[in-house]
Amino acid sequence: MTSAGRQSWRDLRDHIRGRILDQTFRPGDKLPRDEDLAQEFQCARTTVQRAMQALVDDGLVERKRKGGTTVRPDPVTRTTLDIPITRAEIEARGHGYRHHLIDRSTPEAPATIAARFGTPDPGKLLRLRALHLADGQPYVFEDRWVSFDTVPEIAAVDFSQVSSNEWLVRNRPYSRCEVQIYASPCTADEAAIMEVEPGTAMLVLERTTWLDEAPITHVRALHAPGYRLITGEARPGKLAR
Amino acid sequence: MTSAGRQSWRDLRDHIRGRILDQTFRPGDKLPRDEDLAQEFQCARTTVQRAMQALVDDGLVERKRKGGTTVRPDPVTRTTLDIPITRAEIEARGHGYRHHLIDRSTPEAPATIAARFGTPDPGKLLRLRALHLADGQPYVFEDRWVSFDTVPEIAAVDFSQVSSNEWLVRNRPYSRCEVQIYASPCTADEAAIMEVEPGTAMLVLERTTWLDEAPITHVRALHAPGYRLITGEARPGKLAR
DNA sequence: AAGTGGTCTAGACCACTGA
DNA sequence: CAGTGGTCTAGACCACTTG
Repeated sequence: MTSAGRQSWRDLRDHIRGRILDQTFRPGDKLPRDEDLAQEFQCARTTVQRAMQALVDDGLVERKRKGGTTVRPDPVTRTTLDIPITRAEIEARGHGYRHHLIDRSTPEAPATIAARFGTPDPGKLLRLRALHLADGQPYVFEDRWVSFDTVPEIAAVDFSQVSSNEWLVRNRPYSRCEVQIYASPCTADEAAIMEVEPGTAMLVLERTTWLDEAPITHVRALHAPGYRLITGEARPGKLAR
Repeated sequence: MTSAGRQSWRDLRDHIRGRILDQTFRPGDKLPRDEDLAQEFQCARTTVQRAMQALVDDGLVERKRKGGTTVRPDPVTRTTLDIPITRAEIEARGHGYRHHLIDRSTPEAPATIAARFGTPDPGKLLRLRALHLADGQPYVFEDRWVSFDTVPEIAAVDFSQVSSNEWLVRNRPYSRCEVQIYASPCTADEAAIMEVEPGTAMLVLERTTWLDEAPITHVRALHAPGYRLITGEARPGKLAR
């Protein structure tokens, strides 16, 4: 049971993870106190902390003061999803990027949009509809609403030059983001824009972002058939684990 | 520019994040060395490390030894996606759960599955097709392949009692997981099982898991129309941030 | 070769939270 | 109120990476 002479929080993390994988520790079980683990592994408690923090991030264990560390009783498959700027994504695939502003208006905010922002009155909104193309083929159609109150500068931006997607991500980072992903049949309007048959199965990503409770933008992005979201691989910018 | 008397790595993280948000630090910019920040903030370098680690996890900055800390030049929208066990998900919505094993076989592994596992020969595989129902309505149809080599016990499990989904997640956690998400029109076969019209837009989640290079399972899960994947909100089991 | 982040230690005190 | 995790410190050494 005991182990000797290890080093690095990674080793400890892997050891504990191994004990969870091989069922030595089962869901709901309580793990030893940090201090006992530190003694067992001949390391400082800080190192145990570091290992535990990684396990918490992975969703494998839960920790509570006084309550100790327990294996999560409800296993989940946890992955990280990175959604790049559409232009960068297309160029990374080696395709030529182009985008096209379809229209720009300031209509009344529909109730659905207000609901997404979580406020009864989201204030005055700018609506932008745009198409991103990869090698001239429709790639993503986005229907976006931007808050004038939170992002007043938006009025002066020329979106025939920069896409609203890119401008916002680069200039107005968010503090909170909610994403919804679903499949939806293409409407006639959308089909005409995306150059597909009406009713075609499309992957839709809806993103809503806030800066400290203040709504920034809500966007519904329709992806061309064949598009796949991929998660879980190498995570650049993340600590090697 | 300087700030005094702060405390906690969270404050430092928020401060830096604020400087990135308000464009004091722009994408590609280099941040001060840890030691300088530590001095500026009157804290130990360890505390700076902790704050930086959080920013790396959030995808806001990159760090390299000798290269220093830089603001990521390619902003991404990073979210965490938790995929629960289907039974738990249905019950959490207040619906009654039932599942139904459609068939169980041991066919030759198609090339597509081998490719997903990343090995020319994934060994002998068990194929399971099952339907999960919420209040008697088709909810998820899963088409699963399980490696006999990696999971020999699978042969003895009675999947009319426990779903393969739940059995695997509970008994055979993985060390690596890759997820692909896309929209797909329902085939005639699938339509009959899911009780929808052929061609209906369905959200598909494909998951492949390994235990240290050894393939465990690959599953293609078709979700009923209306299903939405939601990310980004409260993350139980994750450090409060 | 030198600079910068990565990790570790030993000890201290704080902040929850369960008994 | 007592036990356990959370955070912080000051200092040390290591490991990468760039000039």
